[in-house]
Amino acid sequence: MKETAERLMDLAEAHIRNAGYAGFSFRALAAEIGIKSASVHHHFPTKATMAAAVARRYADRFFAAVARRPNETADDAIAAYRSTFKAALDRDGLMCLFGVLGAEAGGLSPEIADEILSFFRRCVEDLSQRIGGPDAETRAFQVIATLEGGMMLARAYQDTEVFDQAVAALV
Amino acid sequence: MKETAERLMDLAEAHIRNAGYAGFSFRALAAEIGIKSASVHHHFPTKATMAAAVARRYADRFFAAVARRPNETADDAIAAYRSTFKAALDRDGLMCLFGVLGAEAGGLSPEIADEILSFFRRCVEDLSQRIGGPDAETRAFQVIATLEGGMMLARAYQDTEVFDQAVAALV
DNA sequence: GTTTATCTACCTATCGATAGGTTGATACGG
DNA sequence: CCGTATCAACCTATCGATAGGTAGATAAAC
Repeated sequence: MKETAERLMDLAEAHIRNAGYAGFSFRALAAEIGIKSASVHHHFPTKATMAAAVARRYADRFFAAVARRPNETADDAIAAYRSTFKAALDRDGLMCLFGVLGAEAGGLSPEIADEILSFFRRCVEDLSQRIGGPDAETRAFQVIATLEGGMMLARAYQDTEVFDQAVAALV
Repeated sequence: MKETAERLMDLAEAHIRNAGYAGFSFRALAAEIGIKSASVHHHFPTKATMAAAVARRYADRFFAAVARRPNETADDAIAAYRSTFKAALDRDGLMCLFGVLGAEAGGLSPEIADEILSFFRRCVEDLSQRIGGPDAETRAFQVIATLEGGMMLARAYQDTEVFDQAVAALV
């Protein structure tokens, strides 16, 4: 059996990616794995701390997945990001964690806002470095924006095909 | 003085665009205009009803603004959407209402989810009709996705310049 | 015997929502 | 002109539910 903290993070991630930061509560997570809400505080002192931890784990997994894909050319790099986003949408049927949190960033604690910013900075830095050339950063922003927006549209339509249409022109 | 219902909607819209659906409460809105939370129910029976009303008003204003811009060519049409998004970001410094709601759509009532879907459908329909050609719809999805994603990125960075970079390639 | 994980049992704050009453303006009937 | 009925707008007071969080006890593991 997976460790409790890990299972709590799994559930919290799913809830956030489905309904945002307000979409989960300690009580709900606890009930889903059969413990009491007070016990969740043993693993994560506050809700914001927990969300930040979930964000870090998500980012680590995301960049590991990107790194596992071919990245010889600039097109490879863009394709790597695109297929990583697509895999997240297909596998879980959920939004990108940072797409959700970024949209409601104005209401989140600085602790979480920092994680959001650092994720996107890392995306743009990595991607523009792999794209290269004078307009690399601009192109990187465009790619990330299209992927995040495409994912949001696919969720609104509840149709993953919409994502494919939105990002078709990227590579 | 503006009517109370109008002022409530103004405030609700600002809160949603800043922090999502959970980012406003009847109490907070009421306090901001100096009435009691119970009185808000006189104007909007439920929170979901109010959010749906705010969404409809936002959509109406949005499409009116788009329609006011030049739309001779396909490029005009894309530029019209881009500048309408850009104006919303510059004027208010806030997200697109539907970008926020779409991201957390999984946790919203069907009443609101319907408004979200109908907004994006209307965007894509209008835009692809004005673009024309065989790949018009695919292109429309791409444009909307990039605009929404670009707006989200600009908010995460707290830098409107990021929006311009993300959408630079659109026209 | 200390640490780890969980419990019971709370607390305070806030949420959306409801019931029932007050006020003041408007409209109507005699 | 006066009385009456109606209505919108807001009030006070309260509801039950839920939120995040805390304190202290318990039981097992190392």
